[in-house]
Amino acid sequence: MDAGPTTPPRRRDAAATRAALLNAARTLMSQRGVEGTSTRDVAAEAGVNQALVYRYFGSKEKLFAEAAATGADSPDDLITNTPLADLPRVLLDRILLAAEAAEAAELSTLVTATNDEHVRAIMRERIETAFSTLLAARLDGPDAELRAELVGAILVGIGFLRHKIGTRAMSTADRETLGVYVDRMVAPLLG
Amino acid sequence: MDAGPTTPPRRRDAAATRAALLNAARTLMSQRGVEGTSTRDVAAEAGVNQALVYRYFGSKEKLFAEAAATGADSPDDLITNTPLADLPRVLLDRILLAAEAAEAAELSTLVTATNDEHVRAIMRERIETAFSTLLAARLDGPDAELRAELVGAILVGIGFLRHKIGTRAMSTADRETLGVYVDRMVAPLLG
DNA sequence: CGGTAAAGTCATCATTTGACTACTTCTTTA
DNA sequence: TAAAGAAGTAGTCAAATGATGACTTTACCG
Repeated sequence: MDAGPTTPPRRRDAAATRAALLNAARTLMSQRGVEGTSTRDVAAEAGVNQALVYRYFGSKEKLFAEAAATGADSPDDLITNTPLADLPRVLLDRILLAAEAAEAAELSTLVTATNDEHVRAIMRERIETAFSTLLAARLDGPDAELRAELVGAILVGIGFLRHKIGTRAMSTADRETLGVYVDRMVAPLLG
Repeated sequence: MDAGPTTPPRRRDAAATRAALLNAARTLMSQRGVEGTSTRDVAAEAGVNQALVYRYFGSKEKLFAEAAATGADSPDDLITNTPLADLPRVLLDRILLAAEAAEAAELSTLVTATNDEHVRAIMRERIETAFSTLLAARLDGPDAELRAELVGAILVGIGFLRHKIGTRAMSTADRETLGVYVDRMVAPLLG
């Protein structure tokens, strides 16, 4: 467990504290929303003093903005590089795994906590980059941008029903079955 | 303007006040979420004294629960009676009109304000009734329930991107164009 | 009328919350 | 090892919020 010269074993670690706050913010924000989460909640979840939110982020809003902006690694690479035919499954897998992953910072989850103007703007930008821009660029034919956003809409809707609302069939469906139907729905858009 | 015997022209009207509070609650809740809306906000929007929230509903939570439960007229009739082939368009129209309608109590809008456990449960029940039960009953073949919920997922996703996030193409797309693609996506599920 | 109950108002309480500051403790380094 | 600065703590303030109860106004009925 030698930390090496680049990572001295500090008991007080600003970077680690910052990261803990960001993780806690993402977790709670995706569960309860921005307004429903206090800085004290976040600090408690991170196991850290509440005042440190202000030391490291300046304000609650900036904390949540950074949490939203740096959450999941963006799907941009996937969308750019995955063969179109495989894309529905690959993106679906991301959505399905989002909840199981402790971070819970996936678009589909985070997006549901978005009653805050600033967080909403960040989400819009991420979605537009991934779908309206990158995916649309790979589509031929008319209405490429709209068709790309419809692919996003399906994924958001599935994530929403499965992780947030928890409807019967959607919550229990396995990856394979869901994949078959998502393929069929998305195919006419990519075609 | 004779109010008649059944509707005495009272300057003080409990029923009207109650209704005004419910409407205001729906409007603000769908915009800012439950936690982001105070009882004072609701009372002000309704043009009514804040204490009346407690006279008529007992608590903020009960006000929002009733607002969520009694909001939009449910799409159950549409889902039961519309020819399957027309259903995508008909449901899409409901989603598109939701934002323009002042009430803004449509599932697609309300659903996005749902970080409250109770409201979420109500939403789940409404969605399951409409899709997992009523629509599923009209579908042949395997996975009827899941396929029905996928129809719901598309609509929720579209409503979300259009009304809440406001992505470029989705916000500006006209009913006709959108209808074409929604038809193509939903067809494999209904078939 | 005049009394009564419903409808509505007002002031206020106890908490919570975002934010800030003064202070203590640890870690590094000269 | 001692100085200095970074990391962390504790306490507190002002505003906002859910909730309540005492009070006033209005409408109706005998």
